[in-house]
Amino acid sequence: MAEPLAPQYNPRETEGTLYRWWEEQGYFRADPGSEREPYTIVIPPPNVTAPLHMGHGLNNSVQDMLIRWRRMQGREALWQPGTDHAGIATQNVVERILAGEGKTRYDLGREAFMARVWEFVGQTGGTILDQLRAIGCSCDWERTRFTLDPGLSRAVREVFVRLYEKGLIYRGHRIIHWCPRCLTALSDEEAEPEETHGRLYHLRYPLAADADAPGLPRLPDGRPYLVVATTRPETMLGDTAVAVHPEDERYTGLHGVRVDLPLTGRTVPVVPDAFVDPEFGTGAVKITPAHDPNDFEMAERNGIPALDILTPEAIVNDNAPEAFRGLDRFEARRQVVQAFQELGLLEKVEEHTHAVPHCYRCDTVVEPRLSDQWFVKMKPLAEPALAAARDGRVRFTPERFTRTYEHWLENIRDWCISRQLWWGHRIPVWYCRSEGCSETIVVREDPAHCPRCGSGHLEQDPDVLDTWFSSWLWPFSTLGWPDDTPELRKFYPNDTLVSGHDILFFWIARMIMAGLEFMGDVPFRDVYLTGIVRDHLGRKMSKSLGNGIDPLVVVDRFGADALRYTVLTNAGAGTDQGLNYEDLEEAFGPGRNFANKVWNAGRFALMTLGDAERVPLERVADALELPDRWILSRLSRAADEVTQALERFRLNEAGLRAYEFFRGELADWYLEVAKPRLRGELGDASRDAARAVLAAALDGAMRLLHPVMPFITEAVWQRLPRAAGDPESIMVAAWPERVPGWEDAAAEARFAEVQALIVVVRNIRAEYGVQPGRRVPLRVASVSPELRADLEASLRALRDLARVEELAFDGAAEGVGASAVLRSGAEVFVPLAGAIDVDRERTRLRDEVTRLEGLVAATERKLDNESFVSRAPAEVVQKERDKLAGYTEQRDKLAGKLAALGRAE
RNA sequence: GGGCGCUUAGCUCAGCUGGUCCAGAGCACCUGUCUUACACACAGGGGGUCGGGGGUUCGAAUCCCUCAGCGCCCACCA
Repeated sequence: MAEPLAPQYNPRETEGTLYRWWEEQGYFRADPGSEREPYTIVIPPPNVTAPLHMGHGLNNSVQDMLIRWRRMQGREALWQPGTDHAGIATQNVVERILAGEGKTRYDLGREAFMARVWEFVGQTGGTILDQLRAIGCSCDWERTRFTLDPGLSRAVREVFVRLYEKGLIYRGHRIIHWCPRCLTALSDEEAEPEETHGRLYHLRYPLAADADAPGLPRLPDGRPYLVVATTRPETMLGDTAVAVHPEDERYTGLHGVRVDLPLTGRTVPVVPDAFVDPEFGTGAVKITPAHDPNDFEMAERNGIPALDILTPEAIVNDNAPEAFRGLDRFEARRQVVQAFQELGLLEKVEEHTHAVPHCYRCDTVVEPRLSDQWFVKMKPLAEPALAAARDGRVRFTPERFTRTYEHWLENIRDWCISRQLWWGHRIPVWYCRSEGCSETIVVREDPAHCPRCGSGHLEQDPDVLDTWFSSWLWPFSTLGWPDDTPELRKFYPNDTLVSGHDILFFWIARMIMAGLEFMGDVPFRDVYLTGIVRDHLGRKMSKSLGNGIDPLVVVDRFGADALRYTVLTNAGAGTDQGLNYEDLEEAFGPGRNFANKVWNAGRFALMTLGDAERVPLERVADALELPDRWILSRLSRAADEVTQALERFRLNEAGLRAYEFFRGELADWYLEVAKPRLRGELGDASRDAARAVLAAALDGAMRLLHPVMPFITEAVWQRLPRAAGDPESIMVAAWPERVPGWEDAAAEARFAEVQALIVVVRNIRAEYGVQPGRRVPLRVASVSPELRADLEASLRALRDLARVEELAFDGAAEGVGASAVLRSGAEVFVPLAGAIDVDRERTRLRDEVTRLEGLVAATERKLDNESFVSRAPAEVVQKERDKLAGYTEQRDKLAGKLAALGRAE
C-alpha cells in the first residue's frame, strides 16, 4: 500500500482518476427511495453553448461545497444537473456561423435551421458539463436534463395551457422592447439600460394655418409654434398628436387645435393628458404611439391612432415621407434634425445623458415597437411569491436581496413571453384559418381540427417562448413534473438555490412564482447569492475585454482544489471578488501551496503511521498527553465552528476555519510536538497514543476540508490507516461533529501556555540574533505547579521547537538576557550572556521602558477618569487596574534589568 | 429621481449581535533557516490616525448624522 509519494503534489495525476472512481462508485447518485433526509440543489442550467467561465467556477464550487457537506452528513444529497437551450443566445451563435457561410436562417428555412442548431448543440451541448467535472462537481449526472427534453417540454406546454385556461396568459397589442438585430421581442428584464450620452432636441411644431394662440412664440413668417423635446427626433415622423397637461394654463386654449407636423405634410391634434409633466421642458410632448410606451397609452386614452414608421430592422418604412424611407433609424435621426435646422424649426439641442435600453444578448439599442405578443399576467403570481419571502418560507443570503426581490414583485409588470425566434419551445397555440372562423386553440396535444368549425386548416403560432419560460419550471420539471414521480415526492422542494444575483428577476423570482403556482410550495428554502467575479481592476470579466480567466487553465496549472480554495475562501455571500487575470500565480498560488501542504501532511502521516492498522483512540485513552488532549479538543471545536458557519452560509468562514485548524493547529503545532514521540523516542505507549491521535486529527481535518478541496483530501484520506469496516472514500465518511468528551478547556489553556513560552523564546532568539543552531538556557519563575509539570513534560518540545538547552525554575534574572511574562503570570528569562551584543540590548531595554511608561501613563489617565470608574462594569475597571499593575511591574523589572546590564559589564 | 452596497496594512479582503479573538488573514516586503512531511516550506519582523467631519456612550472599525469617492439595482420624465 504505502507507495512512495513525491514531495510535491501533482493534481493532474490525481484528480482525473479520483473523479472517475467517485463516479464509478456511484457516490454522486441520489436515490429517491432512500430513507435518508433529502438535500437538494438544482444547478442553474448553463447555456448549452457557453464555455465554462470563472462565474461558473465560483457558483458551482459553492454548490459542490454544500452538497458534499450535506452528503457527508448523511443526507440523501441530490445535485440535479442540466443545461439550458438559451433561445436567443444559442440562435445567435448559430446564425453567426451561418453568416460566415454567407447565409441567413431564412436561406435555410425553419426546419433546416433547427436541424442545424440541434447538430451544433449536439456537438457542444455537453462540453460545459464535462468542464464542471474538471472542477470536481458531484452532480448526479445520470439525471442530466436539457430544457428542450421531451419531458421538460411537456412541462412547458402544461404550464402554458394551465395559465391560459386560468386567464393568466393572454395575447396583447402593445409596445414591447424589440431588438432590431435579433428581430424579436424582449421582456422588460432583457432590455438593459445603459447610461448613454445623447442629446435632447427641441423641435418647433407650427400651429396649423387656421389656428392661432396669442401667448405662443412666433416664427419669422408669423406663425405661432409649440416646442417639443425629444431624444429620438426621427420618431416625429410617426407623431400623431401633441400632448399637454389639461391644467397647463399656457395651453388650455389649444386643446383640440391642430399643429403642422413638419416634413410630413400631416397635421396632428393637441390633446390634454394628465400624464404630461408641465414642469419638464415646455410642457408639450410629441406623441408617437407606435414607438413609445407612454405615448401609446396616452394615445389609447385619447383615441389617437398609431403610425408605425419603422421596419422590424429599424429602417424607416413607407409610412414615412419618401425622403426618409430606407434610412436606418440613426441616419434618419441625423437627417430629420438637419431638415428641421434648415427649416428654422430646430429650437435648440442640449447635451443629455439618459438610460438607453440595450439588448442583453447582442447589445443593440432596443427599439420600442408596437406588436402582438403573448404575455403572462404576473400580479396574481407575484402575490404568493411576495408572501413566501415575507414569512420566511424563502430566505435570501445575503438578506438585503429580500428587499430587492420584494421591490421587483411589488412593481411587477406583465411578462412578454413570445419571441420571434425559431430555437425554443414553439408556442402551443393554433389559429383556425378557415373562412369565417377565427378560433384560437390552446391545447396540450397538437390539434388536428378546429373544435369550433371542424376545419383542419389550422396554423400554429410561429413564435417560440422566452427561454426563461422553461427555466422557471426547472426545480420541478427536472424531477418529472407534471407526472407524480418518486423524485418529486422526495426532492421537492429543493433546499438551496445558488446563483449569481444578476438573475434574481430573470430566474429566481420566477421560479418561486412557478413553484408556488404549480407545486403549491416554494421551490427551495434558501437562496444563496454569490458575488460577481471581476478582474483586479474591478471590471466584470468578459470576452470582449479579454480579462477573463479560463477555469480549465487554472485547473491544469494549479489544480481544481486550488481553484476552489481560492474562490470559496475569497468571498462572502453577495460579495464580488477580484482575480488578477494577468497574474494567475498571485491568485491561485496560495491554493496550490495549501494543497501541497495537505499532501505533505499526508506523506508525513504515511511515513510515521505506516501500514499499521489504525489504533482506536479508546485504546490509548489513558496514555494521552497534553498535546493530544489539546488537538482533540481543538478538533471538536473546529468541527463545531465549521458546521455552524456552513449552516449560516458563511462559506468563506467555514473554509478558512478548516484551513486554520489544519495548518495553524495540526500542522504547525501538533505534528511538530509529536514528532519525537512518533519516532518512538519517548516509549511505545507515548508513540501509540500520538499515532492514534495523529490519525484521528488528520482524519478530521481531511473531512472538514473536503467540501472545499475534495481531491487532495480524498487522496490523503484514502492513504490513512483505517480500521476494518471503515468506508473506502471520504465521500461517504461521516461529517465531523463536536465530541464534547474531547473538549477540554483546561488542556487548551495549559497547552496555550506551552505554545506561548515557545513563541516567546523564539521571539527573543530572533530579536537578539542568536545563532540558529545555538541552544539557550531558559529560566521560568512564578509558575503554578500545573504549569511547571506541563513544562517539564514539554521539555522535548522546548528543545526541538525553541532550541532550549536546559530548563530551570529558579527564575533568577541575572546578567545579560531577555525576559517576558506569559499570560498566566509566569516570568520567563532567557540568559544570553556571550550570545548577543550588549549595547544593542541596552538600547532595546531603554526603548521598552519608555514604551511601558507611556502605557502606564495612559492607563492611569483612564483610571483617573471619574465617569469611567463609576459607569463601566466593575470587571472592566478591574481589568484596567490589573493592566496598570502589570505595566508598572514590567517597567520596574526592565528598569532593574537595565541597571543589572550595566553592572554585568 | 428613488433604493442598496462599498471605502480597514503596498495589493485582495475578514472583522457576526459596540469593551481578551479590536486592530486580523493571504499575497507582497524585510531578516534568518535546506531543522530527514513540505523552500509550493519553517521561524521571526516591519507596516494601518479602520475614507473625512460630527454625535451617542464610561468605551466605536463596530451604532447615529453628515460630507467625499467608487459601485450596483430599480424608475414611463419626453
